[in-house]
Amino acid sequence: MREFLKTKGYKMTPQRELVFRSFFELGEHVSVDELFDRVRQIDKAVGYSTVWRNLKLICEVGLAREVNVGDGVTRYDRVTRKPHGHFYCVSCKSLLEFDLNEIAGRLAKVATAEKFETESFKVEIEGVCKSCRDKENRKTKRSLSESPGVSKAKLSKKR
Amino acid sequence: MREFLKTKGYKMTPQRELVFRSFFELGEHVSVDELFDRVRQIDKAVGYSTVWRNLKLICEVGLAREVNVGDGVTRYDRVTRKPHGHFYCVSCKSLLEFDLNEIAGRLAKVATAEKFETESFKVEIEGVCKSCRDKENRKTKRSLSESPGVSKAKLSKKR
DNA sequence: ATGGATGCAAAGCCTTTGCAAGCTT
DNA sequence: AAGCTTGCAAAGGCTTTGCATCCAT
Repeated sequence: MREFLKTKGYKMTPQRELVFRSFFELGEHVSVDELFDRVRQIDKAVGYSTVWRNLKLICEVGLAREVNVGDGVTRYDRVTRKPHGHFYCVSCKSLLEFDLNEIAGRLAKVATAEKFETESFKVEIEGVCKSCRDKENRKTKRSLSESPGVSKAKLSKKR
Repeated sequence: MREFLKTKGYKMTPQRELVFRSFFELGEHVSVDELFDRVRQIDKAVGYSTVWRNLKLICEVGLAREVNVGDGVTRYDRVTRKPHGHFYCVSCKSLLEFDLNEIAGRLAKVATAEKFETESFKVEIEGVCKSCRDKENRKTKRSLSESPGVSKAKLSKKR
């Protein structure tokens, strides 16, 4: 890794190593904040911008890419894994993955047809996951009009 | 339209009508700012938040949905048109559409398999469109190192 | 030594909201 | 009259950047 970065003109530092390591440990759809928290658990002296800049760096060297689900924060996803799409549950805000190998082929075909040079693609499905649906059903059965608007939970976004 | 909104408890106002009308005239992937500009061309007294809130309202009543390409602003897309994906050209920042009817079917299958209740889905391909690729090729041929970093245009985001 | 890296604080930007005043119904 | 809407300004929330200092090479 150190060597890899050196070839690109970057230096290795303890903070950078920690950020990289933490990112690859977490690995899936992390936000800057989440990564920051993780890093801080190990070294309380690391600054937010250091985490941010290194996360960007990870993207720049092609090891991660940004993904945008509808929750207002940019998330970062490893690229080393095989293509996958995301289920985003609007109720519990969880992110599930699904395989994209079939669909990827079709997308490639479409892109080719349009003379478009693909760098990356994203496939996202928004909806309600099974467990949330079950939960809602149970709740509805219990009381049909208990309190208004309980269906939309809100994602906590504290830093 | 007025009747439709009334059934949902909303009133019609001149501003609202203007925002709705403008949105449906523009129609494709508009941002709040763009819609705001358009509205302002007709009535300089309309406030930004009015446009914003009415755009949200359009989404709420199911006439539009948010789309996120990688340019940092939320865009809004009519839902009345048939399912389509987006090509996002990272060079010229343009957004092209492509048909999704084949892929939509497959996505539905995947969702069903995962017991996931789909509300909507997004398919986005990022890359370089034909005309930008041609442009870059020509430029490269003309001068291999004229000035650094001319390839990435920047989307104007002034309000 | 040197140029990249770090931390802190401060900007930037877009998105939301509080509130008083104005309009639909 | 009652309540939704509007406009303005201000607050939020996440993302970026300026800068002096520090550190890897």
